[in-house]
Order: sequence, then C-alpha cells, then structure tokens
Amino acid sequence: MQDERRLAVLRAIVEDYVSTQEPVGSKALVERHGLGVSPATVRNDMAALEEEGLITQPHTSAGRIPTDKGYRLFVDRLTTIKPMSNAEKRAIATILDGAVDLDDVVQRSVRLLAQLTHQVAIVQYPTLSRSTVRHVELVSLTPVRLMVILILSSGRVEQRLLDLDVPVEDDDVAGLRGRLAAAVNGRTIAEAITELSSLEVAPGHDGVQAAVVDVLVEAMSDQRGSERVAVGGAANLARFGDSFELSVRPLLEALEEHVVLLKLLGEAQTGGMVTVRIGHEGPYQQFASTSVVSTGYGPGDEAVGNLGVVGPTRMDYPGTMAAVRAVARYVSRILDEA
Amino acid sequence: MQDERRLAVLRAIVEDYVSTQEPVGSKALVERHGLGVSPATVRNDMAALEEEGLITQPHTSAGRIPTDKGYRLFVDRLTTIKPMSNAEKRAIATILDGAVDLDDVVQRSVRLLAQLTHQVAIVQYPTLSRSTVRHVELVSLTPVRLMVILILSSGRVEQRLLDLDVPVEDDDVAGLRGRLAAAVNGRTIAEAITELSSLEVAPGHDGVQAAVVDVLVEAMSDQRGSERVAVGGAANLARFGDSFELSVRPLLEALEEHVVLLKLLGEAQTGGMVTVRIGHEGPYQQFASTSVVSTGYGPGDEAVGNLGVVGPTRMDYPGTMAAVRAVARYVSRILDEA
DNA sequence: ATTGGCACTCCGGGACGGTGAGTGCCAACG
DNA sequence: CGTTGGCACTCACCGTCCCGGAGTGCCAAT
Repeated sequence: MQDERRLAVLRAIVEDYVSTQEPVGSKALVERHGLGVSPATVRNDMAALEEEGLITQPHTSAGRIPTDKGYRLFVDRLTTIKPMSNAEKRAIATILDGAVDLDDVVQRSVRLLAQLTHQVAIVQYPTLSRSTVRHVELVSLTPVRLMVILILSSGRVEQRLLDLDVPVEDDDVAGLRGRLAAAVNGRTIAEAITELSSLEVAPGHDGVQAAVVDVLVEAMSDQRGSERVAVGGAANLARFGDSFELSVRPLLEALEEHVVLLKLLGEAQTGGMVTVRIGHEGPYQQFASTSVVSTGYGPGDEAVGNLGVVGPTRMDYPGTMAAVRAVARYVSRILDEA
Repeated sequence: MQDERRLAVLRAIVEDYVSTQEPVGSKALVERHGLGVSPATVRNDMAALEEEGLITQPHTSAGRIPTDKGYRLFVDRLTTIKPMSNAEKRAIATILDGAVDLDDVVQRSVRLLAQLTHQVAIVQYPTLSRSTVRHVELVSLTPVRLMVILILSSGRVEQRLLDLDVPVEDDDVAGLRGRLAAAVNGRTIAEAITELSSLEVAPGHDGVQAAVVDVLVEAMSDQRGSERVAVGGAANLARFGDSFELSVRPLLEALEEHVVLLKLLGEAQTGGMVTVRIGHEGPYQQFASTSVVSTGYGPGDEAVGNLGVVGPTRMDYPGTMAAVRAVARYVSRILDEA
C-alpha cells in the first residue's frame, strides 16, 4: 500500500533534514531519494503525514520538518542501528585500552563519545552502590591523625583524613583494622554499612572506633561518587545552529549542574538497550529542542553507570545510537576485566 | 595640564564602553561623567588619544572604543583594584570554609570565581613539584598485589595499584616501607626522586623494590596533578556578545584542552600580584579579543598553582582583578591552615 | 491512486531613503 | 594657547518596498 511509501517519505524527510538542516520540499525529495513517484504524490503523502502530526512546516509554503513525534516514529520503527565500521571499533578499543585507571576510562570515554558523535557527551562515574568492599586500610600518619582508605571492587578508592581527640597506639590501630576487615570485606556497600553499625566496641577505644566507623559509613554512603559525571565536547554546541540563547545557553548552564545531567541520562538500561529521549519527552522544558541518547554500562548485566550524548533533536539518530552503544560495550568489557 | 584630562577621558571611555558595550561619543561622555568641558574639547582629546593608538573608531563617524593598548594603559595606570565589600568577603569565606578536601577547595573556588566575575573561571590544581612527601604507605591487598599510597604536604593523595610477578611476605613489605619512609619522608618531590633512584637494594627482593620505586617515581613525576585544571562558568560565554564563531567557539574548544588553559594562566605570580593579559598580548592569536586575569596562590609566598578568569577584552578589570586576588588570598589561607 | 498544471503564499535578499549620532575642522574667544 | 560653538559631512541603522524562487494546495485528467 501507499502506507509504506508514506513511511519512506517520512524517513527521507528525517534523513534529509538531519543532513541539510533545512526544511525539505517535495521536489528535492524525489530527486535525492529514488522514490519512483512524482512530487505531487509526495505532496499528498506529506499532507497525510502532517495530518498525523509527524511533520510540520515552519511557515506556510516552506518545506516540511519532522516533529518530535516524527522523530519518535523514525527512531522506533524506521531505523536500525548501523554497526560501527571495523576501523571505528579498533579506534575505540585502542583509545580505551590505554586507560590507566577507572577515572581515566571515564575521561577517555567522554572524549571518545564526543568525537564519534560530534555532540556533547556525558559519562557518569560508576556508582558505588552495587560494588563490594575489597579492602579497608588504616594508616596512622601521626598519633592523632589517621588515614582511612576504602577500596571497592569497582576499582574506586576513597580516602579520608581523620583527626583524633586522643592519641592512639599502632597496635590498637592494627586491631581495629582487623576487626573492620572481618566486618566488611567482601560485602556490598549496603551490607557493610549494616555490619559497621552493629559492630561491637572494643573496650577503651570506643571513641576512636566510633570515629573511624563514622568516616567509613560516610565514605560508603557518599553519593558523590555516583553523582559525578564527566562532560566532553562542549565545543560541539557551536554547531547547534539554532538560536543561541534559546538552546545553547540553558545547556551550557546545565553542563555544570551535574544533578541535572544525571537526570538527563535517566535510569540505567541494561542489555544493550539504548534509550532515546526526544525533545519535550524529557523532564526539562528548557531542553525542548534537544534529544538525549543514553544507555547503561557495567560488568555483566549489571548497570553501574550511564553514558550518553545530548544534542539537537535534529541529529543523526542511527549513528549516534551506534556510537553510544559501542562505547558502552567497550567500557563494560573493561570493567569486566578489571 | 590637559594631559591629565586626556587620561580622564580615556578612563571614562573604557568605563563607559565596558558597561554599555557600545562605542562612546563625545557628547554622551561629558554628560555621564562630570568633566567640566564641552564636547568639542573632548573631541580634540579623543583625536589625540587616537593618534597615540589608545582608542579607535569601528567606522568613520561612530564613537570610540579602546584598543588593547588603551586597556593596557587603563589597567596599568588608571585604576586601583577596588576592594571587595565586606559582604563579598564573608561570602567568599563561608563558601570556601565549607570545603571538605583539596579537590573540593578547587571546585568551590572555580564556581565562586565564575559567580563573582561573571566570566569563565579557571583554577589550576595545586602542583606537586613544591610540596614535600608526608607519608608513603604500602598495603598488600593480596600476596601479589600491592597498593602504593603517596601523601604529600599539599594534602594531595596519590594511590597506585601494583601487580607483582612473585608473591611477597608481609614482613618484607614492612621492611620496604620502612626504608622508603626513611628515604623520602619530609623531602621535596625532586629530592625524593633522587633519593629513590639511589636507594640500595635489599637482597632477595630487588624485583619488588624496583617495581615499587618505579611506581612511586611515576606517581611523583606524574604531571597530571599539576596539569589538571577546573573550569567553571562556561555559561557566561553566552554574554560575550561578539560573534559566536570568532570568539566563543575557540574558547569553548580550549576549555577542554587543559594544556592550553595552563598556558593561558601563565607563570605563577606570588605576593598578591595580579597579572592581566590583554587581547593579542597572549600566545594564541585565536584569543585576540579575550583577556586573562590571573594570579598565583599557595601557602606563604610559595605559589603552588594559578587561578584566574578569561573573558572579553571589554571587561570590568578593576572588579575582576579584585575578585581574582580575593579568591587567591582565601585559597592560600586555607592551604596555610591545612 | 497518481500525475501534471496552476494559482497562491511567503521567505530572503537587494535597493532605496530618511534619521540620528558622531566626527573633523574652523573661526572666535578668554 | 587651550577651549568652545557652529557647521558640513559621513555612515550605520532601520523601515519600506519589491522581486524571484521554492514550495504548497487544489483540481481535473489519466
């Protein structure tokens, strides 16, 4: 039926508009894409598509541009994620394999993603909540100053300095270290916190132990680790084309508000699913003309963080989705190995 | 003489242009500033100032705007840094005193500076090179995995994971730890590196020691610590007014190139001196229309890092310089206390 | 259902002219 | 000699007008 052709027309409109960023007319459409029909036919189809709210015209007698609903249909039904080329895959692998530690992986990822997509990339640092305690270390720098180190299975290391009211002996520190290790090593964060709060107090040094436990609990429940994000490719905002004040400025402001970015990235999705949020579908109406393409990453099927890009609604969805998915996979694989 | 008045005219032009961002004419000048002369007189002065290359007119028969040279004279001779108000001082103190660690100080500073100046703020993380080694710690996580921790007087903590070829005993680790501590504790980074490379090898475990020393030297000479910078207030780029492509885009790109930013901040200045680099005076010609106001900070008279802002040449120099100096002072004081 | 034809709409860009702010110069003045 | 008022001149800016072109909607014919 001509229903199929209509969808083909929609696809063509999206693709043309994305690449030229100008409203696309019926004549240009039939020329560029080899649909074997006349412009008049396309016009009829366009009228139908507009009736359904999938495309619109900026002003009477200009070409059509897709609406958010049009992009949604395009993303859901008209496109398959085009796989990355082998060269791209190799580039991803080379860049990410060079990372020296967890933070470096995140920073490289965000750069890479920005480069691949030519958009603004956002990568969330791995969240602590699912990882387990690998090691707890106490180091007495001076008799009244203790350093508390927490090493997690995710590879993240948190350290805290702790000033004591009373001096403490090295032997006592060693004892406390042993008891702490027994209580928390191998447990998840949540379990460890429970264990710690029910830990028996050794006589005589309850103050020190309480202080250390406090610091540990604080370090564990510290949401900073999971709230941090890395941002890259802000310069790509320059290609937005749209009005500066309307689109770019709010984004520029948001890029420093990590809470907002985390909300934009949304809930972690596992299993290679890439989420696309188009324009008004998001929670912030100042981003009405921006889309977010994101997915979760993590070892195995466990999502420990999100990553994605944000760009104009008029973006290359297939390519962007492919890049996001590919980077997430490689990052997950690296976390697997670590 | 009328020489003084000419300088007063230059000052007035700079101030007016900075606040209105429009070329300023002779009539408007005498009205807004109470110079008790006629517009015609001012016109003569303007002609003289233009002759000297201090001001220029964008097109014939428009008002005058300052040249880079004009700004330079203004900054050097026509302005005193206006002190911060008490309220501002309190605000700075409150915000910075709330910092929990070194990184937090830097991050708070950069936000603060951006807010105070309405420009893009840059704060360099304290450089390692001048600080001394406070503590070295070795922790054996497993028999073949060591954690190496380096604590510096600046408060920075570097940790590295080290996988060994052969298992190592706890006792040996303790011995090595002792020898390392003796070699480096209290030394500056440079000294410590020298000491480490001439460290005698204990029989039997030369492999382990060599590996640990390698890691330590790497951590010490790691330029990452001194090359890292924090950036804030990128949204203020939106107020640039100038052509987007010409001014904002290169800056936006530079903001992700930390090497470039470090070069922009320039050499550390101590003793409360604030450096101003105006337009073409900088090393990058793509920043011909941007100025950098920067200074060093650090405990005592020792500069351990730079901070500053970058904005359009047309900026409020007295206010910006005051803010930069004030923030640097408070940061230095905090480093003093730590 | 598709197509060719046709009248209509409207954006974008170039031409045009008036207005106003600002300048440079000159002659007069203290 | 520095200052001032006067005057002619220069442009940027803004609103108007006009035209061409791309695109549309509709209709009758196939």
